[in-house]
Amino acid sequence: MSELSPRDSIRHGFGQRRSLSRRQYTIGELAKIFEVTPRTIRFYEQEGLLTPERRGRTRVYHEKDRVRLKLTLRGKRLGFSLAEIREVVQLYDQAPDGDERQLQLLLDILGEKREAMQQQLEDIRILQRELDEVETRCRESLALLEEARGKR
Amino acid sequence: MSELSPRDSIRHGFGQRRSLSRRQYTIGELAKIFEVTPRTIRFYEQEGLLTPERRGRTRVYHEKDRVRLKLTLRGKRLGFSLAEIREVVQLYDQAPDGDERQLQLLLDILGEKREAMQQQLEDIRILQRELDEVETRCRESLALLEEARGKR
DNA sequence: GATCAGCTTGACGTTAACGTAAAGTAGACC
DNA sequence: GGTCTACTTTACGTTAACGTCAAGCTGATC
Repeated sequence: MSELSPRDSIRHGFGQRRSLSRRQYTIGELAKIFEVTPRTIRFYEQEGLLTPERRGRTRVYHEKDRVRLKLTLRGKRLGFSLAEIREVVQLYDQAPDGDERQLQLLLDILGEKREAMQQQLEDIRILQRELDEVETRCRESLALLEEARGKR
Repeated sequence: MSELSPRDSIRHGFGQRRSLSRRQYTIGELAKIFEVTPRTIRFYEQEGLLTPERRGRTRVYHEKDRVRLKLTLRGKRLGFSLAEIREVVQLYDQAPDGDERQLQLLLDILGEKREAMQQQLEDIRILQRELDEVETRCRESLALLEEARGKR
């Protein structure tokens, strides 16, 4: 249940019409699914990244929230700050009704993110080559040690 | 001079044998090249990522240091912590003379980093698709606005 | 020799992203 | 009705990665 793969469970009960959008979660469930603490999830809400429903005082999360959390954590893995992620996430579903200036601004931000990710791809390629080098040298050293032991 | 491309200047003076490894930098020069502050560079030294020569009290940086700084900043762009970067960087040139246990540990760490980067590649692909979606919707909205204005 | 730019150490400040502890509530079960 | 579990808010603590003075040294230049 670590949510590494993008398998959104679409399993239905027997004859039940359990629409995806009706599935709901407690904060603890969501925390377990994504292997974060409830504190983290509350913090993301405080930062405007999640807006769960309230039933009394307790939070109720829906698919929309789960998807957002997933997107947020993905962004984090890529080194984006919560502020940057919020920029995109907020626009993500507020987009269609913005005025022209808003939309243009969104396109600009998207462009920036795109550039950043392009840079990351480049960085990853370079780093992978460098890791390869280190690994090669490392294996050579090991081989030498093996050989020396053989002669002993 | 923003060091985005990997062009290591190999330009020679007229008849001068100016070996690459003899080129040296002050902290300010290095800071300008990579667009960071001297404070940052001193901090990286304090964290064991750089070990510049000392001439009196002042630091003198060589190619080796420049390469390390470059590697460090690349790591940062990929969201690695300085501690993680140090792990790799230190091993990077200390590797050949380690004992077997050390070398094995290095291989393990390399494996981890490799996995992390694989995950990042996946994340980037997904995020790029999502950005594409947002951009499409955004452009559609703009088109609608254009059209509406045409009819007015 | 004064001034200035660029270096130095030292120390405290700041921000992001949570951790953690305290104290209270609300429903499930025995 | 008591206990347990999982939730809640409030608030202070912590860590990483620097920023920001302050105060002093050092070599070049006017």
